[in-house]
Amino acid sequence: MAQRTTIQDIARHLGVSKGTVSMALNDAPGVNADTRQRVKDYARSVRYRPNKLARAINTGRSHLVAVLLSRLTDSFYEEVVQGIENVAAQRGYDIIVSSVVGSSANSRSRNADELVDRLISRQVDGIIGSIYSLPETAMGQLNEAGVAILYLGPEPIPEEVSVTVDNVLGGRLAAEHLYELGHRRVLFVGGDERFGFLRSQGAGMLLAERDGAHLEVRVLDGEPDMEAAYYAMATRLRARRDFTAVFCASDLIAVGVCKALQDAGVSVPGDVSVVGFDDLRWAKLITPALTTVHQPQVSQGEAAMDLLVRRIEDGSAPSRVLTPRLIVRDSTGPAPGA
Amino acid sequence: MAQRTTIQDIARHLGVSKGTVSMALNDAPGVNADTRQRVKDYARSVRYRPNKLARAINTGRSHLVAVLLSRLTDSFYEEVVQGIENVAAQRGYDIIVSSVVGSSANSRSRNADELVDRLISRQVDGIIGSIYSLPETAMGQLNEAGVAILYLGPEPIPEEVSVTVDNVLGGRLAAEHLYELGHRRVLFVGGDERFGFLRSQGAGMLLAERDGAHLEVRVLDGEPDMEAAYYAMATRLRARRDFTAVFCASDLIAVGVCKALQDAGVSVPGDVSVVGFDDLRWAKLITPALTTVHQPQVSQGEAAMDLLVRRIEDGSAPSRVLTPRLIVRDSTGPAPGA
DNA sequence: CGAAATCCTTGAATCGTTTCAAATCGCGAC
DNA sequence: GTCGCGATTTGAAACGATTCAAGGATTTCG
Repeated sequence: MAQRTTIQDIARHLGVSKGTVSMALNDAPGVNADTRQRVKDYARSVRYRPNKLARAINTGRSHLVAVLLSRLTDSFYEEVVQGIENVAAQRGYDIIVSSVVGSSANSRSRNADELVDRLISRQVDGIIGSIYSLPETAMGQLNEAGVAILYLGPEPIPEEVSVTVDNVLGGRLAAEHLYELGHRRVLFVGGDERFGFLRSQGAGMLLAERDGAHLEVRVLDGEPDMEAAYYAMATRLRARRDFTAVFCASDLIAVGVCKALQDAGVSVPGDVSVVGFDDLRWAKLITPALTTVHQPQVSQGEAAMDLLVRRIEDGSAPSRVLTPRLIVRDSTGPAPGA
Repeated sequence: MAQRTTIQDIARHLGVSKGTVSMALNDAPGVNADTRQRVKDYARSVRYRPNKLARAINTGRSHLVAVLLSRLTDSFYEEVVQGIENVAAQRGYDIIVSSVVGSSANSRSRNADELVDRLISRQVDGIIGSIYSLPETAMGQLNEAGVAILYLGPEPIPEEVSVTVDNVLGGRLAAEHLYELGHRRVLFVGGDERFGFLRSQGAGMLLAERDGAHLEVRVLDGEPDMEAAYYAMATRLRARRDFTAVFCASDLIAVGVCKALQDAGVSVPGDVSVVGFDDLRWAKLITPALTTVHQPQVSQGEAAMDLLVRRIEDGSAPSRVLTPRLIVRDSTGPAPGA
């Protein structure tokens, strides 16, 4: 394997000092225009590639940021990562991705400790993390080590830089759509984390403002996944079908809900309309194609990286709240008998 | 932001030299057992975290590998990345992810050049890339720079280390399943890249071995996506429906095919059975739940990272071919009238 | 013509490690 | 008491950059 060309080689070949070469290449002032050109030309001709490690070691900036997620294979965050990557590439940063896994709280925190060590060892300039991906102590350590932090989560955190989507508004949009289709009794199905709470709150608020409408909130126990949703819906149906629409805290939940309805012989959207949340890539592929609240995932990633870079380079940045949008597809229709 | 503790600090505090501390911490021979323990204890007590940049700069190993994909948001590769990450974390490596985008061949290659520069600048030890993600010249440059390369792709490449899934076998599995359900005239729908070719070949071979069976191959023009599949299927249906089963080169294609069939009033699997390929996460969510050839994506990632590490550390490693598996769900059934 | 100002360039120090030849130490053997 | 030897430790030289005080060369101005 060929030895890489270093700044030293260029200096020697051109008969100037390392310092001059460095300044010339970095467009630092105080270098003769002619010299600078000679250095740049030669550097280009030998395809000189600066060693970022060496640079990072004494500028203190690695131009490396980490993206921390609880699972890498979360359909939602994949698009976010794409957005992050877009901006990173353009601003000269690279991103390393890591998942924080662990079943027990214990192993979770041990893994988190190791992860923090790894990140600090690498001298990352910043991290983008969902709030729940790392325990608070870990975040504290990163902070202490001078690592900029950008939060992704359900709602802005005071004193911290974050990018969020307006979940309350999302809930309102869903509820408004259902109300206008004539639905008056709506069921909300979701987990008990803050995401679901805010979404149900938005829907509840809107319906409360309208006449004769009502939102029943049904909170899922445990992981808010498809299976939990299926079970909850099936159970609820056995009791009584006194609603004409279901608003789900996520698309995954919506799929479970739809299956339960269909298995019970309830037609979607003929008898009951269903609205999801997220607009995951496959939401349009299922039958019926899901009406859902779209989150601008790529934009979320782009905004996050943009703010993180500003935070790293300028020291501060404002948080941002993005706006969700309702996508009407085939899982919602007029309330029966309306 | 607090100054990080360095090896220097430890040396000063313990009254020994930097060299000793370094050797003690790295379990290098030639250090008194007692001294070593004192160093380690103190290091732990101040939560010393070695600076990997500094280390990398003179060992020549960054313990950083890059994963290159054409799009990060390819449902298929997301799981692969998860597998890569699992092994990486365990072996002390970090992974940086990058996408190689670009519409025109021109911009693609310019982007690729930039990417290569970035990777070499970071001194990555190796890369995992789908064959089509980087032009050959780029791979050459990386090779020259001493970067280990591991290929992911449709089939093994002579002289290179790769991890692949046996696509021919996958095709056979799908065809065999259909044959046993009584299907004799099968339509294959797929793109013209090597992936699709091998899969159709497998299916074709199997059916040729059986009596009275036939595979018609229909190649999609352009990107082999859902829309192309829908269009192709709709067109083909308008001509003649002389097949009872469709084998699709991917799950995405299968979705398009199902939609086209359903829109034409053809029941799946009542009139026509459909088999996909990949087993993407949402394959079980759609209606009907898709029968498909499962690729062990996480294992693929794990195998890839494992081999890459061996390649980096021991200099060589064997390629691996993984085995696909048929997952029977609801989109296939007995051939009508069989 | 000399002093001052301006512009470039140099060379050394630094960043946090690893690596390794040379120095030091302790100890048993003669 | 000295020599030799193995076990430790030291200190300096890398690694590939950046940064910056100091010096050299040229120009400008009185």
